[in-house]
Amino acid sequence: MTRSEENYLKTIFHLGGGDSKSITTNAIAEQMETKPSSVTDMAKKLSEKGLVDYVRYQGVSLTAVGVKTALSIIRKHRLWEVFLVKKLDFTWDEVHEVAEQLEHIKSEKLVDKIDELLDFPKYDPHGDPIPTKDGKFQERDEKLLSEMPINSQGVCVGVKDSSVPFLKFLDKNRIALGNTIKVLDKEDFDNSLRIQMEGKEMRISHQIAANLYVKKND
Amino acid sequence: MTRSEENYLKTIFHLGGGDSKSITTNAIAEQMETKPSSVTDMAKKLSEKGLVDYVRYQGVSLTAVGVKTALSIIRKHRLWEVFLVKKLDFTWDEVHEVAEQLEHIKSEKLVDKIDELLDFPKYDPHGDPIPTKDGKFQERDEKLLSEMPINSQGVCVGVKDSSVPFLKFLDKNRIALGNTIKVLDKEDFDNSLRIQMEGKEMRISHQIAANLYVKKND
DNA sequence: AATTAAATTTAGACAAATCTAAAAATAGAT
DNA sequence: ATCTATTTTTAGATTTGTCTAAATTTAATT
Repeated sequence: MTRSEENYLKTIFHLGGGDSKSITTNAIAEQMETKPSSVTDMAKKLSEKGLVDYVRYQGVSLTAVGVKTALSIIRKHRLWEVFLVKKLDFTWDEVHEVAEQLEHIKSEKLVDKIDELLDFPKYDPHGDPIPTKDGKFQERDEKLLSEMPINSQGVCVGVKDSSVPFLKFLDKNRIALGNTIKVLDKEDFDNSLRIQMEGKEMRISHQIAANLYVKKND
Repeated sequence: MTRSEENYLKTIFHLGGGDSKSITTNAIAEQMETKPSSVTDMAKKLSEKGLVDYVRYQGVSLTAVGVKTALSIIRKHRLWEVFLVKKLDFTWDEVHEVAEQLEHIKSEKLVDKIDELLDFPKYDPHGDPIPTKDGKFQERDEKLLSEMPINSQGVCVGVKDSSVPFLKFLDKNRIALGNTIKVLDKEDFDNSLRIQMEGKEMRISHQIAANLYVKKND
């Protein structure tokens, strides 16, 4: 399994190709910042290896083996992210790039030992769930802050957008995972929110609210 | 800097090409288990990049920049080895293969933080010195056990051969770095030694003694 | 149903890193 | 100093992953 193959599987999974849903070559190309023709080539290759189902002009979806492989890479990526933050004091906006490299290290023992060292974490620094060794996903009952009704409360558990600028913005505004959130009011005009976060009242734009996952109370 | 380029620099350094000594393409090819013609190609490439001095038919040696680059890779390799042993309970015969991968991860912060986490180790699990961040080497006053005179004493500080079989052999015979060693007698016939290790008397072959580094007392 | 726009694939090319086989240079022996 | 054996390089081919440009298929519209 080459690094490139692994990256394709990961991308296809992130685009939803794990649920036997067909992902177009265009969508994959855009996500990976490559050309559709390159995706076609790789689709054939992965298909030959039994990792994806590929029908010409119809896009690709992951086979069971493909899903398993993708999950193992995602597992590694997220475990390394936790390691970088918890053990090496990286900030959550610094970890992605390095984890992109570390996720390709081939050593089952290494991953398992890192998992153990971290005491088997369930979520990465951005709140994304870490698949278990046997490829199980811990789905979480979370919704976007922008979809929470007025007066509902919850805890901030993840980010949808984990780009560096967004993460830095959150840091600057003292918005962190684990914070309690209550929706006080919604502004019809621009969909901005008035919220209480850790007791402090603040106003946030729809853009922000639509990229924060909250676990609702009760 | 590609992974392949890094591996060539590392190999040339290990073959002594850091002291403006010319290393033959054949020697490099043999060490890397590749063909001399491939080495020639890479020699040209590295020469163009100013990392090696290359004269046709005369072999290659590292430039100052080449040495610095090689040392930074070796530094990473050895720090990762320490990490694997100290933090993840790998045995010293398991670390090389994984470190060969980890040494190519590109993140200065990552290396520095690993260094810090390990409290700035000076030697790797096989007793090889870890270059400092600015490329300095801590040479050690060590000699091979096979060259120690009768009745001399010392501490086992490193292995010359760090192959898996040799390391496993040492484990099985309770020979570890840090052990005290005294040479009791040498057998002229086969150059085998009678030694006292950690108070216990034992006999070892020349083959073994010629691959153990000892720091002599006084 | 025919036409057109968009998406997708094919064909052919390229760069990196490797190989084989043949040619060239070096070094050792007489 | 010449010859020969060895080492080293060159030339051309291969594989992987990518690209561009052209051709094909699909989907949308009328």
